Amino acid sequence: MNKKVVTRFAPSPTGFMHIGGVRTAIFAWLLARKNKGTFILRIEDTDKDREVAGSIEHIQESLRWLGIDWDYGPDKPGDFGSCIQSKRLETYKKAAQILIDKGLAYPDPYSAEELENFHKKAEAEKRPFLYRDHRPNKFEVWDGTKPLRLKTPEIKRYKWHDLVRGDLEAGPEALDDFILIKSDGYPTYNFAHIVDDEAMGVTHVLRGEEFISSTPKFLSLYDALGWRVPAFATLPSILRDDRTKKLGKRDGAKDVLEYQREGYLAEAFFNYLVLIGWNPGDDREVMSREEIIQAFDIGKVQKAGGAFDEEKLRWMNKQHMNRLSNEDFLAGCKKFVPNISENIFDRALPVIRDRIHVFGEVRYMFGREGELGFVTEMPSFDPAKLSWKGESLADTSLHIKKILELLEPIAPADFSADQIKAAIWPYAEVTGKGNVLWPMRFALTGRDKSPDPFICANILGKEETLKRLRDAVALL
RNA sequence: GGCCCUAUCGUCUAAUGGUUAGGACACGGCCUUCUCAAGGCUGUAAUCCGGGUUCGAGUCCCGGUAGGGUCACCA
Repeated sequence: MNKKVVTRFAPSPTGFMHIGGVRTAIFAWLLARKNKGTFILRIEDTDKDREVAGSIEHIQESLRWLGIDWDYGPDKPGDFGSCIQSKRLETYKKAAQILIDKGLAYPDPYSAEELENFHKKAEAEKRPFLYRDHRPNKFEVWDGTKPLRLKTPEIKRYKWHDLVRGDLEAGPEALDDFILIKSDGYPTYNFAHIVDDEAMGVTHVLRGEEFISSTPKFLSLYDALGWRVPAFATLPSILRDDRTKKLGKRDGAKDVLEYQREGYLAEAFFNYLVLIGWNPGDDREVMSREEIIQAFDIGKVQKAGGAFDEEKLRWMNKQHMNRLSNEDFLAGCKKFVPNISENIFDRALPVIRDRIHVFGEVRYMFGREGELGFVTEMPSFDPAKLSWKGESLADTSLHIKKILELLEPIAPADFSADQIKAAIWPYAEVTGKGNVLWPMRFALTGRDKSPDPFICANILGKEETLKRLRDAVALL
């Protein structure tokens, strides 16, 4: 009989959510959803100096965008109380009292200067500093004004199992009498997260590898409290694209909502991120959120860190955009170019669907240099460029006049790319495709690069197409 | 420095001890109506090094090397 899986994502509200944080949230959420368990969003705001206003809302907004829902969170307390640590101070005090009563917690009697001297001395002697070397023989009564430390119950080698890394262990050097409650009354992360995980029934703790080396300390605290130890899963880091370092804010790790603003699909972003450090065990890469939940297996998570590759994210986004209906695709585009007329948009849609990887790019398509820029603005150009590879200007002029002749009879309502092509194609085939198609396209767009001439004509409409062709003839 | 972790194409990754070491991104080539994209096909490209175990090692063991993490009244 397996106990219900309970996981949590526990960020501190110190600014925006970056890629690494979100990926941790995704894995914890997937493990819970895969097992029909519970996912908790807990806010670890025990360092009031580092707190950034608005972070809690921002974190929630980021997770909501990605479709990561929580069963308990800052807005949804549980039987265990609030999911915001600063509102749970009584819980930590109670746990601290248990340790004090057992003789396993004591107030730190030293001043900051004394402590600093201990550090210096250890450094001078070239040995690692351990607070427990200075543990007082007799514990004072804790009045709440001094830091409260754990009396490490047993100095020994700890071994434990990690769902990702396998069997891990560390020697007694990793153990020390760490601080449980700071002199300002707030608990440390080391203490608070364990108390909360117990109170909230967390069964699986997923976090980054920076916590591996403090795991023995956590284990000693579980021992001291006599609590059960949850399963641990250490996630690999997301690296900078040069692979030298963990991706951090200084390296351009963006606010995840920045990707939303650029027009990435949440499902694509989620899909790409989950593939850094995990795979479904087969060749599938483009997957829906539902497919990913089905396939998710914490045992298939990588041990080594992986680099974040924005190129592949773009590709992934395009794959997900391809799956969208025209209506949804159009809605995604319109946010970025609200002033383009509905008609043009509908006709240009196939071209746009082909070319952009991210919705935000639709802005550049209609810009001066963009591939659809000709729709809104016909640039001036050198008439000589109307000729295809050495064809004379006189012949080019004839070709364009012929095109005008061929297009004239088509009714404006029938002015589709197929109809236009059908009208022009036979002539182009006998005359030389380049000789006809290049000048036609150039006369319509005034630029070297664009979609094919039939589509361009269709997008412009009959009236504008004929006008531009006549203008070109006039130049020759 | 102590302790700990990691190591397959440039990148993300696959491979019950037996495969020509597979896929994807990127890159190159070709094709697909003129250009540019998109798409299709295709090519280049990897088991960090050295020992051992084994008929056989990317896979197991040992030792190096390289990279990373951590040693806070931060999380």
